[in-house]
Order: sequence, then structure tokens, then C-alpha cells
Amino acid sequence: MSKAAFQRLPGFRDFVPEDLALRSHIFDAWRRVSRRYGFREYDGPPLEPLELYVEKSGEEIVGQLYAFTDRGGREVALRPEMTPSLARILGERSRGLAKPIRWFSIPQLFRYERQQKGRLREHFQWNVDIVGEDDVAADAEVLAVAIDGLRALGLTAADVRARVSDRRLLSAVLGALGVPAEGLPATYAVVDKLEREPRERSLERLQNEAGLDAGRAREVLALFETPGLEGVRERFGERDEVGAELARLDTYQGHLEAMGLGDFMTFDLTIVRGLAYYTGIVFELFDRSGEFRAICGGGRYDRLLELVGGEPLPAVGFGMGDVVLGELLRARDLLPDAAPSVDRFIVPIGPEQRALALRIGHAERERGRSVLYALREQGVGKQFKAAASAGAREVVVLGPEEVARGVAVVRDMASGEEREVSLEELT
RNA sequence: GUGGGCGUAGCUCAGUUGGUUAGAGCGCCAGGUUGUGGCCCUGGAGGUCGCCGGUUCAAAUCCGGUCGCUCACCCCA
Repeated sequence: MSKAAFQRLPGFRDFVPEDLALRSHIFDAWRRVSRRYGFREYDGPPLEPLELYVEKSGEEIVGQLYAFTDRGGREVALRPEMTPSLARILGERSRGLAKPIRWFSIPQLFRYERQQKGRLREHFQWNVDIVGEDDVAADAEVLAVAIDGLRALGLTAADVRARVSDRRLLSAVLGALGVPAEGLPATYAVVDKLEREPRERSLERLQNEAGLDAGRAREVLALFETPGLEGVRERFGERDEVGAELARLDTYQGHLEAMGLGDFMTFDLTIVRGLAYYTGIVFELFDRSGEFRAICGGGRYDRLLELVGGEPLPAVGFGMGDVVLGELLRARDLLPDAAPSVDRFIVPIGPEQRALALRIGHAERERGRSVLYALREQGVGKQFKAAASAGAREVVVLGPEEVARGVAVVRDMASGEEREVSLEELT
């Protein structure tokens, strides 16, 4: 079974037709929805300078890059995410583009890490970004695209939800609670894993790593015990800096509700996102059952373009991977039909009809029909079996008697009904 | 990087306390059926039992290592 010499690399996938059918199904939905929203597709190279990711994406990603030195002595990496490439591309040419820039891409991304459920060393990720617009409407638009991408695949508000937070709100509230600026990154890290760590451990880390005293640490944790923004609004809504953030999120929610997508989103301050470059609203999409990891994540990154040396432009976008999404579609019984099918299968009864079969087949193909026929002389029964397993909708039978009369028999494979069609019509 | 579970035909799996030619179903190929598919019947191909080593008269079976898959941790595009 295992010919050790030529095994697939761990964490990489083959896409036999049945598997490619799912991938194409997903890609088609992504492209359809992107275009519906007026986004244009772009791509970049899969290999980038290592430096593009160092300090732009944060340690987490850099530690698991597929990186090496090329023959020219350059430090390079297979792209682990698309956003830095987008920033690099726009850095060169954004000045000449009408704003806002609405671009999308479906890159194959790589990471060097042990694979597990929903996480391989390679995946495809739908990236959608709006660059050059800082209005919160752009944030709402981007989340709407992500949600519609899932809806286009048959998922509903009962299956998935977006959890939305805002780093500006979170830092304003933490500031109001007395968390010093230098303690924010460590506090974010604790908040990010609130769901996965016991309360005691979080309390400990807030004190040891973020430098909070026990009372403040407890207050911080209390903040996340009520879901949504109501607790924050009650306690800190009067403060100008917090009030302004809340007002913007209200507008955001209003936009999504106006689009009829309000059921898909909830505010959740525990959403932080690991990437270092996010600056504002951040969100993640999850399946409601909680059985899979995040399907999609994104947010606002207003400083990234200037960080890579481009025009300072605000930006907001998301990435949605094909692996977890595919698992979810499978679990919800939303897989596409991957069975083969062709329009017509042509069956010459004997060698005398072979040339005619080829002539009809080619004429039909010129008309855009998908056509198959046996590539060697076979009995009629054999040819019908081949037609059935190829998923032929109709079989065109060329027999000497009919051909002499200038007709062929066309059999509908589903109903079994047969009718005569003139050869003129077929050629 | 750490830990658990699992590797027998293309797929899903069976294989008694170690015992001689390793099985089934599905799929594939061929025939029954050189003017009609699905159903049925018959036959066939396909396996160094993941790999390497050890124990033994004898290993798919026991032991060690290794590779792979998988789940979790770490972390998270």
C-alpha cells in the first residue's frame, strides 16, 4: 500500500475528480459572490521574500513558515497568508487606482506545522479586501460578503454566526479599567483564550504577564462574563472614548441589519485575532454547533500598507479557508453531486458505423455538447454499460437499418424512451 | 515540538491461544449477452499484512524502532 518512495507530502492533498468537485463548488460560490459585490480577482506569487512576513504578521505565523534559502541566497517563504502580498502589490501601484479598491483572491497558502483536524500544511483561502475606505460601512460590507459566501453554499443563520469585536473598543475599555498600555498585548493574549483556559489560569496570567493587581484582573474577567456589548455600555458608555467606539459598532450592526444579515452576527469582545496588524473591528465566523474551528477571520488593518512602504491607506478584509468549510459542508450534507455526466454517448452497432459515429460526435462537440463513445470495437451491451457509468443522458444508436433510412435512434437513459432523429440533424 | 489511538486488496473491514496456499463485501476487468444500460449469474486481476529489525521451529498476530494517518496539546492564516 505504501510505496515509501513516492508518498504525498504530509499535510498536502490530492484532488481526484470527486474531491476537485467540492473544491470547484466552493470556489465557484466564492467567485460568484465576490463579483456580485463588485470585487475584481487578483493573484500574486506563491513564493515571497521571508522579510515580508517578519514583524508584519506576528511571531505566531513566522514560527511556522515554509521557508528556505533559494539558489540566489535569498531568504524566501511560501506565502502563509495573502494580506502582506496584497499590501506589497498595492504599495507599488495603489496611487493610480480609484478608491476604494475592491479586490479578491483565492490563493493557495502554506504553513509548516503538524496537521490536525481542519488544518493542513496547504489550503486555499478566499481573501476579500476593501482598501482606501475608513468608513464603518466598508467593515460591514466585507462581513456581508463573507456571510453571503457561506449562504451561497447553502449555510444559514442556523448553521453559522459571526462574532464581532473591535480592538479600539477593547483597548478603550481596558484603559478605563486601568490596564496600562504596555500590558495590552498580554491582556489580548489572555482574552483570546478565555474560552479555552480555566478562569484561575486567566487570572494568574493577567497578574503575571500583564502586570495587573488581583482586583483589576478580576474586573477585567468580569467584563467578559456578559455576552455582547451591554455590560460595557452600562459601565463605560458615558466615557467619550468608549461611547464613540460603541456608536460606530451600532452603525455597523445597523448596516448588517439593513441588509437582512443581522441574524448572522453577535458582538463578542473575546474575539481578538492573532495577527498583529489588525487595528479596528475584527471578526470570526463559526459554525453554531461549535464542532469546528473558525471558518473565517478578518478585520481592519489601517496601518499595514504604510508598514510595507506604500501609500497610507485604511483597509479591511477577511480570509476564509477551504478546509474547515469543506468539513462543515460535509457535516451539513451540502456536498455537490460529484457523479460524472455527459450529454450523449454514441453507439455504433458495428465497424461500418464507426466513421459516422466520429463524425456525429465531433459535430455535437462543436455545438458544445459533451460526447463520449467507446474507443475500440465493443458489443452493444458493453457500450451501453459504458454509457451508463459515464452518466450519459442520451445514447445515440447507429444501426445499419436506421442509417440506411437516414436516421439514428436516440435513447433517453433515465426514462428508457427511444425516438428517431434524422442524421442531418446530428451532423 | 509534546502526548494518545490506528496502519491487512482501490474502498470498508474480518482474520481464533503465534501454525503452513491471508479472506469477505463493494468497486474494477472479462464472460453469460456481437441491436440496448441499471438487476442477476460465473470467472479474473489486485496484498512483500506500512517499513526495518528482533524473539521463535513458525509472526498479519509478540517486542523494539521508524514512517504515515488521526485526535488532542502548543498555536492559529
